Amino acid sequence: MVKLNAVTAAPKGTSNTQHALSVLKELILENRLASGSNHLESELAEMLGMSRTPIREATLILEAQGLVEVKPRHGVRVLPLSPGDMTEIYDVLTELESLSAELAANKQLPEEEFEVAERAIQEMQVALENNDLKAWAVADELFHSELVRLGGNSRIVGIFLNYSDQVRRAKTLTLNLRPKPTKSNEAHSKVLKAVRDGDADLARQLHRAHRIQAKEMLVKLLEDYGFHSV
Amino acid sequence: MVKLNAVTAAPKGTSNTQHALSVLKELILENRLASGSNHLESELAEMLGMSRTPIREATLILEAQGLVEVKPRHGVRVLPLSPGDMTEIYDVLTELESLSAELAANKQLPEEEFEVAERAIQEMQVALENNDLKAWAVADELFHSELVRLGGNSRIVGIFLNYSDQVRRAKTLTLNLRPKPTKSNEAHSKVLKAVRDGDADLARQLHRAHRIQAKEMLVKLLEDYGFHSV
DNA sequence: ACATAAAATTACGTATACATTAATAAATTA
DNA sequence: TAATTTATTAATGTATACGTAATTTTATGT
Repeated sequence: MVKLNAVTAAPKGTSNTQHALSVLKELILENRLASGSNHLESELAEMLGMSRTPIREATLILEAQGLVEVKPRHGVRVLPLSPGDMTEIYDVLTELESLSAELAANKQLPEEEFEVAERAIQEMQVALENNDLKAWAVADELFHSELVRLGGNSRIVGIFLNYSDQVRRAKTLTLNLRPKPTKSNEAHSKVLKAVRDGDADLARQLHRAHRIQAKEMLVKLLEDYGFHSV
Repeated sequence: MVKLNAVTAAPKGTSNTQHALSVLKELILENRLASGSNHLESELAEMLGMSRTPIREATLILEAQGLVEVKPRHGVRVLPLSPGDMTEIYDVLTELESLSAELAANKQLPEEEFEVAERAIQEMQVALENNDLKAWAVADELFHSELVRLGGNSRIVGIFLNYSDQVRRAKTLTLNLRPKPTKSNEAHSKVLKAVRDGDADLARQLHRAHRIQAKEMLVKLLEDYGFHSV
């Protein structure tokens, strides 16, 4: 068992439970705790340099968030994601983001509210020209989270953030395999325009189509490249 | 502080944490722990006859599920629901249930899969004739959960169950104030027929309309009767 | 009385101890 | 040897102890 250095940094003002939560989440999302692997409480406790109590609390929260499964005498298991799981999650995100687009369009938001989304689109454009897929993914994520934020439904924001986390492993893995996301950029612009124009139905419909396409692309990639679980 | 009898029954084979979780949830949903109220860990521990440890674990899970908020020196606070919160939750449920209807319709399910949903509709009919609103609500809930189950997306099922819990307080409270849900029954039948016929778009659209109407009715009720928080 | 400071209280966060029980290994028997 | 039972080990679930920090109370000075 490896003793962590980089991640075990001092827990500033936060509790050990919070610290364990963020460290464990990071380890999972960065694939440093392999999916499907089991980890005993005592192991994680030693790894993070704290007692089992905050580890237990953190893992229970992670379980409630759907990232791990706590199996009494087998440790916490990092939940793998199959293409089927990805389909489920993307289907949920598709609906909720599309609704967010609709809600945002209905709000007749002032121009300054679109600043971040606009910037995200520009960053995607630049990243695309530079062939910087990592930067593109960051900007893409920003655009989607902005859209959801503009919709103004805090429950959707919460679900979005949670699932974005869960999906990150798969996205990272397929980033270099996917075709250049040229059309994605156009789609985003159109959605944003519809939202700006207050055309709720169009915004919803455009975003839905965009999302469905993204889902099918990703799931196909996972299947084609034999990622039966991520 | 009251010592509970009925609910403190022995924790069979389950852990105290699980027991605390279900008891606390029940207390919250039945409004026996008033929304907005604060409860210290030690208080809940004494109430349920166990130490603080499993209470802490249970409240952390409840917090992750969105039912309470844990505020370090003020105890766990049962989250109140405003009409705005209800709108948010219903909007999410509307989308995800409608998608479930679509997914179910696309599956061409064998007739026996519709047994429970069919029974739910009949029970609603009977309950309506008997003016038994409580029974109607139970059957209504069953129908919706069946629809979601038939959609086959386990994430949606999870979200649905969680939000159904959260919304129960408000539903119970308004049950006797609402108009007789005659049209609801028709709507359910039509949705189920569309699902059976494999008409995904229609199923989706019908259910969406039904849901939006239910939302507007409930939110209006809450506002009209001055339930600014539940 | 009011504001401020000091002291006391108390709720929490965490480590630790320990009983319980599942998993594993060892031993026994057919 | 294979199957079954018994013993051993070890991970968990829970209670408890205790230091720490926030809150409340008391005391002090204006």
